[in-house]
Amino acid sequence: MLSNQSKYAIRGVLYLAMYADKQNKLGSAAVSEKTNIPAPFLAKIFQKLSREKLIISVKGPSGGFYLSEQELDNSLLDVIECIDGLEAFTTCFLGLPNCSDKNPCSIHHIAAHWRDQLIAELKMKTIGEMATSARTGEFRIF
Amino acid sequence: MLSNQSKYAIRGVLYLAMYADKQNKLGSAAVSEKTNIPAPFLAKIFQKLSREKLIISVKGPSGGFYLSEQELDNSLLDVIECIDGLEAFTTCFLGLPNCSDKNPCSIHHIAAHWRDQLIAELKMKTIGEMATSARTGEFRIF
DNA sequence: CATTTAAAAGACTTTTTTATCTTTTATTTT
DNA sequence: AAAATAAAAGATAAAAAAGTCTTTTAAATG
Repeated sequence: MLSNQSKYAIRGVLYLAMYADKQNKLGSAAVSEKTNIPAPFLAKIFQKLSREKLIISVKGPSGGFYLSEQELDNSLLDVIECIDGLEAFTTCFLGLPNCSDKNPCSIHHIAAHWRDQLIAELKMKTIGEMATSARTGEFRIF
Repeated sequence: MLSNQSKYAIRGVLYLAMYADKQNKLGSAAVSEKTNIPAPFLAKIFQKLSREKLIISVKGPSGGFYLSEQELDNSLLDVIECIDGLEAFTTCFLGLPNCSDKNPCSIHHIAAHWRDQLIAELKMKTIGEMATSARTGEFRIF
C-alpha cells in the first residue's frame, strides 16, 4: 500500500514533531539512529519533505530539522502525497483505466468505500495531533 | 496494495471463469489478447495458479486453462494469497515489527479496521460468484 | 508411433525501487 | 574572513519487481 519511503517519512516526521523544535534541531543521522531508518535514505526523504515545506531545514553548525506550528498542522496524507503521490489511493484496485462508481471493476464496491474512509482519516489527522498522542503513550513510532 | 501480478491474476482468473470450461479451454495467449495482459507474464501467472490448483491446466492439442466447479469455489483472497502472499494484509502499515491492537503504531487504529473488512470481503467472494456478477453486467474485468 | 499443439520450466533482460556515497553549498562560530 | 559544521544535490550502486524469451515436457490426433 505505502512505499517504504512513505512509511519512513511518516515515522521520521513524527519523530521530529515529538523530539525536535527550533531550539533543538535534529540531524537526519540522529533520527536515523533512533528510528532504525537507513541514514542516507532518511536524508533523501527529509530533503524532499523540506523542499515541499513539510519540515524546516537549517544548514550549518547547530543546524538540523524541526517542525514549527505551521508544519505541525499538515496532515499525514500531506506527507504521503509528498513522497508517493496519491495514485495508490486514487487508481483502480485492479488497475483498470476507466474504473469508477458508474463503471466499476470486480472489486470496486468492496474496495472503494473503505479506501475513501482511510483517505478521509489520513486527511483529518495532523502531524501535531499525532505527536501529542504519541507523547501520551497512545502509540509508538519505533 | 496489490502487485501487478495479483491484479493480472484476478483479471485472468475471472476471464477464464467467464469464458472457459472443460469443453472450451483457453490458452494464455488468447486470454492475454482479450485482457491486455502481457502474454508471457500472464503465462507465468497461470503456471503459479495451476501449481496451486486454483485453475486447471491441460497440455497438448485443444489444451489450455479453465476452472471446474471446484476451482470456482475458491475466493478472491485465495488468488491474491497464491501470488503475493498475505504479508501486505497482515503486516503493519508503517512496517513496525511489533505492531498490534495492544501495541499499535500511529496509524494502526486508522488502518487495521479498514484492512480487516477488506480481507473479510475478499475471503467471502468466490470466483464463481464474481463471474456470475460479471456476466450479468454488474461490472467489467477489462 | 510420429507429428503437432500447447503448457511447464527456467534463464535472461529491463525497469523501478531502495539504498549509498561524494561533492557542493550555506550557515555559524571563532 | 577562515574554519567547522551540517544539509542539499546529484551521481552511483544494489535489490526487487516486472516483463520476455527459449527450451523442455506432456498430451492428443492422424
